[in-house]
Amino acid sequence: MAQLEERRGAATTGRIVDAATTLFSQKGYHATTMRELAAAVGIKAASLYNHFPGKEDVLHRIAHGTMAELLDGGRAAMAPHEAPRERLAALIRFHVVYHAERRFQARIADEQLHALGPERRASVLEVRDAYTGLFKETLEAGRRAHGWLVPDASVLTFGIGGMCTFVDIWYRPDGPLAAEEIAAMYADFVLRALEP
Amino acid sequence: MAQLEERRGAATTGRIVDAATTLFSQKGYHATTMRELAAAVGIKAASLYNHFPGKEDVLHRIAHGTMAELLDGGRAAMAPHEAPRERLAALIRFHVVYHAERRFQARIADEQLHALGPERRASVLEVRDAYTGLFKETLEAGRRAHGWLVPDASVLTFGIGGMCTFVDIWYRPDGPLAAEEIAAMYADFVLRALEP
DNA sequence: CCGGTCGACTAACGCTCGTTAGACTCCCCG
DNA sequence: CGGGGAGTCTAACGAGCGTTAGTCGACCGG
Repeated sequence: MAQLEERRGAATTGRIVDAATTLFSQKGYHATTMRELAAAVGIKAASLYNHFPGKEDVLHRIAHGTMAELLDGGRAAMAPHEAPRERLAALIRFHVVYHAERRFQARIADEQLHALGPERRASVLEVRDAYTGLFKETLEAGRRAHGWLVPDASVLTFGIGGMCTFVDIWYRPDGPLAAEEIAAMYADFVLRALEP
Repeated sequence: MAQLEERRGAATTGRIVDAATTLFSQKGYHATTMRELAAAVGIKAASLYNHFPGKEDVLHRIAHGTMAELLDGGRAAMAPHEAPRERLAALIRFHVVYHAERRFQARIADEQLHALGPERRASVLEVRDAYTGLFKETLEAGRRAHGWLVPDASVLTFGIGGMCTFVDIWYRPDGPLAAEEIAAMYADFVLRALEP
């Protein structure tokens, strides 16, 4: 039954999500039309409605799915480590690599949320706040355990987050540095600034 | 003559720019309609065309003007200082304070450029690249003069820029910290990480 | 081999968009 | 006090939007 669905229509649904990810991230949600999205998939606009109730649902699927991946991936990256230093470094590295390699998704989840209605936006922000909490909690743990210089955990979370998220804007896969190299640079940079 | 123009129509032009700054930054360029913009100013949509040739010109005026202000302000902030340490700290503080206090403008110049046509976008990016260059040159000067840990000046410029720009997303004027306090935190953070 | 469902299609609806045309009002300059 | 231009308005245009209705073919389970 599940295999059946995958064989018939779910493959098209996935191609819609992929095409929408590219279009939304490069032109923006409002500037992308359903006819454009359909053409990128190779179908007609009306057929999109066999897969999604409406345009906004496509955006919500991408944004919410991306945030959920970030939260799960961030937790998984930190899990093997105990000390705040290694936990924060792992979290930063995961964040940077994800924002480099999945930068189209990441940009949608960051920039296009304003196009969602209140309830859908709230459902994405809920996951995002949980993810942001990973950074904040780790910073506070480091301050308690090792005297990290954290004058304000929220401000520093935003700062580190901004630095590492911005990667999704400027990173190019054919650039001179691999995502992991950039990730390591930022993790080192942050830890140097934090540790007394 | 100039005073005359200011008295008659230029005041309305300024109110259009102000209203568009709010609307574009909060809803996005494409989601803002000319009728909405006109209503915010207190006129009808057709009257906007007495002040701007078209919608895109309003966006370009805001984006280009903001970038020009950043470039001029950044140069002015650095000018009094000689040493890379003070020059970078002054640049960061200016950048953060500007992005906090003029966050609506700043967000437009950062996020809505994709809505501009190629030539208009290029004219904004030209100014932006010059501004980014201020950071990069200062980082390299610090590396040469004081052995700052700058493994890659471009990556670090993007990182510092992302950290300090993101302020325009989360800063609230009625929040617990003044813009100058946040600016000082970030300048200290960056210099701690850079200095050997 | 047949019935049903899934997913594609064509056609079109109602609406709103950015923009234009043209007339009117008001105020400054001579 | 009269002429002119700047700035507003109403009205409307054509285009394109998201979405819906209804039809048809193809494939899978029984």
